[in-house]
Amino acid sequence: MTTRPLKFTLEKALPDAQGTPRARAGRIELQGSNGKPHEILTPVFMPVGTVGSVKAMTTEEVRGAGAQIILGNTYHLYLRPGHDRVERLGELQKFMNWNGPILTDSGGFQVFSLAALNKIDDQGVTFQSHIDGSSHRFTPELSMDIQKKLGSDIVMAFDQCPPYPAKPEEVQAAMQRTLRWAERGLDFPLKAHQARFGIIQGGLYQELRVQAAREMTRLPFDGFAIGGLSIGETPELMQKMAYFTAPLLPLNQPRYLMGVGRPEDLVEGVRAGIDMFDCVMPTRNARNGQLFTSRGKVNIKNAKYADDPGPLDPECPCDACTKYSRAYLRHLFICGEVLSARLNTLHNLTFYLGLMSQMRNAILENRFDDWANSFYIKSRA
RNA sequence: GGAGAGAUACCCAAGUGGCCAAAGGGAUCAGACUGUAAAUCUGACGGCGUAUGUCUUCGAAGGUUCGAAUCCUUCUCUCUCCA
Repeated sequence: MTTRPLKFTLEKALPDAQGTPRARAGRIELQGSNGKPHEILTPVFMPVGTVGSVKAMTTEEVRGAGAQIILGNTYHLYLRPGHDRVERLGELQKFMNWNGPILTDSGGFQVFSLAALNKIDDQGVTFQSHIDGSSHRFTPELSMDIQKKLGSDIVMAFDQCPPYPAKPEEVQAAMQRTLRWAERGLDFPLKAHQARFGIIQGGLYQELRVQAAREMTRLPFDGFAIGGLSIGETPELMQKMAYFTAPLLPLNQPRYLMGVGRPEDLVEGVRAGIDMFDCVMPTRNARNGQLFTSRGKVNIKNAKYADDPGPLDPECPCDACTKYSRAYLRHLFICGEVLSARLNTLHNLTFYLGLMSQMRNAILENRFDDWANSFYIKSRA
């Protein structure tokens, strides 16, 4: 085996009261395609660009907001425009004009979120397209092949995410299937620059998480993700399970909490020892008028902002905050203007990414707990 | 001047004797959104009340009826066509 496609350097890990290394700052180095290496400073939030677009943003704007890496989706890009076409057009990075690293989700989450359209067996998943109802079948091998052709830098193993709530037998079965699928995926050769992450399932059952982590971390992955959370359980349970699971993962490899979350979930995730996050929340909620600020959530459509000449978030450096008023942002939203989605998304991404950067600095400067305390005080003011 | 059509809640609009405080849109107000089937979805939307409820409404006034937004009479206003 030649050099690994991913190198993780743990710069700092702050111990908790029991001495367990928790909040971490690190650096991920990726080979990148075409000999263009990437570096990612962690903890990191990855904006979601499901169909090869972070909705409403150009990649320049996404970069400008502070994004280091973005996420694309196997299922969606397979259906449209097709992974072969993306490969022909120079792989996803070139296709969407993103000059940074890309992580692709495996389609596993769609098996869960589109469950009504799916039939799962040990070999794979048969599903109907949400677009035209046509029948398709995903296997771990096909998921790898699609992600290979998309040319992403981090390839997620094809997993099964059981719903919540689910019986322990079902969660265990999904967790074991995820393990078998992970092994099969590893047998499928990828491009040299592509790193692979395995996914820890196990729902809210600690013993299953322990077992999943033990088995999965035996496999030669470049990093590990905690999956199967934030699917309907309370945020408290989610945070608790993330806190429990994070230290089960190798200290010297990236840890990724999939699909999380709200700003406070990111803070608690970092506190737990997570390095990577992704979530549709900043982008989707932006389009729905919910903005995240240093002083908490702002529903910009609320009547109370109609005459508010002040900035959305006085601490935010983004264009939406420095060049426009709350009254104007509300007006744009009420009118359904495209610019509303653009400015709101720009802001939410800037806020999320700024949060991550603040957390990283706080960790490096040994003051994460203080920073977290002041974050909560401010956001509840 | 003649013939016809119409007036329903913030707006548009359904409803032609009881199941109507009145369909459906829109607007407005509020909420939700966690590996994106989401620029989506949910709720409220005459007044008061947490609510059973109760009070006031369908151009105006009067009438018929056990009961009227719905039927009758008069009036006011709007629109279309003909002169």
